[in-house]
Amino acid sequence: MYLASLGKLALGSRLKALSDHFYGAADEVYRALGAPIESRWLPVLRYLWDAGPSTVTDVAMAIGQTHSAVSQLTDKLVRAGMVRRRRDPADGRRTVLTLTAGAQDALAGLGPTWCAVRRGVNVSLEEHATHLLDAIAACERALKERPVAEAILAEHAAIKAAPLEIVPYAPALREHFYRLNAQWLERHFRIEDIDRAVLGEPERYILQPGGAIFFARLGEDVIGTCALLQESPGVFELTKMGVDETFRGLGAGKRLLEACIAEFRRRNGRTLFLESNSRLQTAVRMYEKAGFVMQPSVRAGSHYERADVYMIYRPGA
Amino acid sequence: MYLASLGKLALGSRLKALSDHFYGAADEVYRALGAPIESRWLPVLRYLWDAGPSTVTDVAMAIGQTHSAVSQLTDKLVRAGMVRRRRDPADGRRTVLTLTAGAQDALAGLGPTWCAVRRGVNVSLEEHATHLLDAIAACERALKERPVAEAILAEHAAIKAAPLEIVPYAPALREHFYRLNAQWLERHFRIEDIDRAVLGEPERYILQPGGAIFFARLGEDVIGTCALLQESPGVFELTKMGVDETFRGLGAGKRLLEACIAEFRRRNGRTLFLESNSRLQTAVRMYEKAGFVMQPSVRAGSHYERADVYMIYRPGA
DNA sequence: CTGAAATACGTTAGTACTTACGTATTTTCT
DNA sequence: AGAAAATACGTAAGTACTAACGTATTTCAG
Repeated sequence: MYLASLGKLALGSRLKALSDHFYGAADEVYRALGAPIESRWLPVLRYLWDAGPSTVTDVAMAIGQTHSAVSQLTDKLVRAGMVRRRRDPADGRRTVLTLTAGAQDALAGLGPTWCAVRRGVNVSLEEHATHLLDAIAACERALKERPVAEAILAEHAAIKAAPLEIVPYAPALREHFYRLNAQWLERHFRIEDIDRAVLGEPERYILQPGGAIFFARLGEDVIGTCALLQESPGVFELTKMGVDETFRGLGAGKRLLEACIAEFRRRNGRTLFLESNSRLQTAVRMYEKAGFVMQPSVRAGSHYERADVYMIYRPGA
Repeated sequence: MYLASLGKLALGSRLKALSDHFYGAADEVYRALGAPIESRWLPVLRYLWDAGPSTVTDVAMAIGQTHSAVSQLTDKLVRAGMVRRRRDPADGRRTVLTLTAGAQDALAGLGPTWCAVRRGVNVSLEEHATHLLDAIAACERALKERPVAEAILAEHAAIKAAPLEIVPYAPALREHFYRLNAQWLERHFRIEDIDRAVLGEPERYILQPGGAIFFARLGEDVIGTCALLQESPGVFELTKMGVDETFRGLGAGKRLLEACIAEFRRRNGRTLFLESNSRLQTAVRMYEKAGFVMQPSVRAGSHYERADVYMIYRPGA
C-alpha cells in the first residue's frame, strides 16, 4: 500500500479509509440481520439509550460532533420513527430527544448483534483491535494536551533556524553511522553480514583502506551519513548513504553526496561507482542528478545480495 | 469521552474523528506556512512525485480511492495549476496525469514542511504515533485476510445457536469468578483488599457463610457471574455481579439476578440488599427493574469505598 | 475480422458531514 | 426592568467523498 510508505504524512487518509471500512462492515451486518438501524445512527441511539432523553447539544458533545450534525441526523431518526423531538418546557431554546418505544424495543433486540460485532472484531483483528483502540485513546488524550498543528509549526521554525552542516567522521559519531544505515536496511531489506561488519567498525573497513565518512548535522541532530570506500587504488565506491526518515526532504542526501564527490576529486580518484537497489527510487534519482550513470548490468563480484543497480560517476556525460 | 465507552462498536466514528483532526491540523499548517496545497491533495501529488506521470486508475489504486474521486480531485488540481491531464497516445481510454513545473517546485519546497510534520507528530503524540501506525497497518492486513462483516455474521450465528445457561458454583469455575469481576473493577475503580480476598477464595468468604454463586454460560464460554452473600441470618447481600464486556446485551445479567433472587427465596431470606456505584447506570437500572429500591443514603458500615448506591429488594413495591 | 466483453474515466446524484448564518429564548449586567 | 450577551438549534451552502451510470476505446473470442 502506497499510503503506508508516506507514514505520518498520510495519517488522515489512512484513518479515513479504515473508518469507512468499519462503517461499511457494520451496515453490511445490520442489513444481513435485518436490524432497523444504520451504522451512523449508533452513537446517537446508544447515547439516548444509555443516558436517557437528552438535548441536541448534550448528544453532540457526548459523541464529538457538531450540533447541526446531530440535528440533521435527528431528522432522519424522526422519519425512521426512532426518536421524538420535544421542546424542553423548562428552557424554550432546547430540544429534548427521546427514544420511541419502537426504538427501545429495537435496541433491546440488538444486544446479540452488538455482542457479535465485538466478538467478530476480535476474531478478525485479534489483538490488533485492542492495540488500535488503545492507540486511538492515547492519541485523543495527547492531542488534547498538545495540539499537533502548534507542535508542527514549532518544529518548522526550529528546522528553518538550524544550520545543515556536513562534517567528517569522528569517533563520537560511530553509533550514528550504524543507526542511520540500519534504519533503511531494516525497512527495505535485511542487514547482511558485510553490513554488520562495516557498520560496526567503520574505522577498520572504510577509513583505514583510504576512505572517508561524512555526516549531516541539523543543529544538535545527526540526520544522515555517507561513505567513500577505496576499493583499489584510485577506484572508489560510494556506499552507506543513509538519511533519517524523519529528516528526509531537507537536502541532506544531496549535500552528503556532493561532499563525497568533492572528496573523491580531492584524492584524484579515477573511478567512482555505487551499487543500489531499484526499489530505492528516490535515491537512484538523486544519484542520476549528481552525475551517476546507470550501467546495463549489475557489477561483477558485488558484495551485496540486494544490489540490482550499478552506477558509475560520469560528470557532464 | 462517551464514544470510548462503546469500544469496538464505535470504531468507525472514532477513527473518523481522528482522521478529521489530522486533516484539519495539516491544513492549518499549510495555511500558516503559505504552502500552496491542501491536505487532501497530498496522496495524489506525492504519488505523482514519487512514481512519475500516472493514469487515473493507477493513482486511485495506489492511494486506495475510487477512480472518480481521483478524477474529481484532478479537476481541482488542474484548476490550481498543479497537474496536467493528457490523453495516453498508446491507449486512448487512459488519462495520464503529470505534475506541472510549478507543482514540482512547490513540492520540492515542501521538504522542510513535511519534515516538520513528522517531527511535530512525534512531539505531540510521542510513541503513540508509532503505535497508531503499527496498529493501522496490522488492521489493514488482517481485514484483507478475514473480512470483519463475515466474522461478525458467523459469531452472530454461533451466539444465537448457543444456549444461555445459569449454573451453580463449581471449583473448576473459581478462576472465572475472579476474571469476570476483575474486569469491571479494573475498568471503573480499582481492586480493594476485600475484593482480592473474596474473589480469590469464594468458597471461604461466600459459600461457607451460607451464600451461593452462580455463573452464566454461553456454550463453552463462561460469560458472567453473581453471588449471594449471607451477611447475618436471613440477611443476604447481592454482590460480585460481573458480565464479560464482550458478552453484554445477551441478558446474562438479568438471568443471573433472577437466579440469585430465586435462591434468596428458596432460603427464606428476610432481607436482600446490594451496594453499587452510580457510575454503573446500566447495572443500577437492571436492579431497579428486578425489584430493588434505591435507598436515600449509603449503607452504614459498608465494606466498599466505591459504594455510593444502596438498594434493598422490595418486590412489588 | 467482427461482435462481445472488458477497461478507463468522466458525470451525476446522493451521503455525511462542516461552516456560516439566522432566529428564538434565556442569562447576565447595570 | 431593560439592554446586551450568551445559548440552543435549525437551515443553507459547501466539501469530500461513493455508487451508479454512460461513453469512449481496447482486448478477446471464434
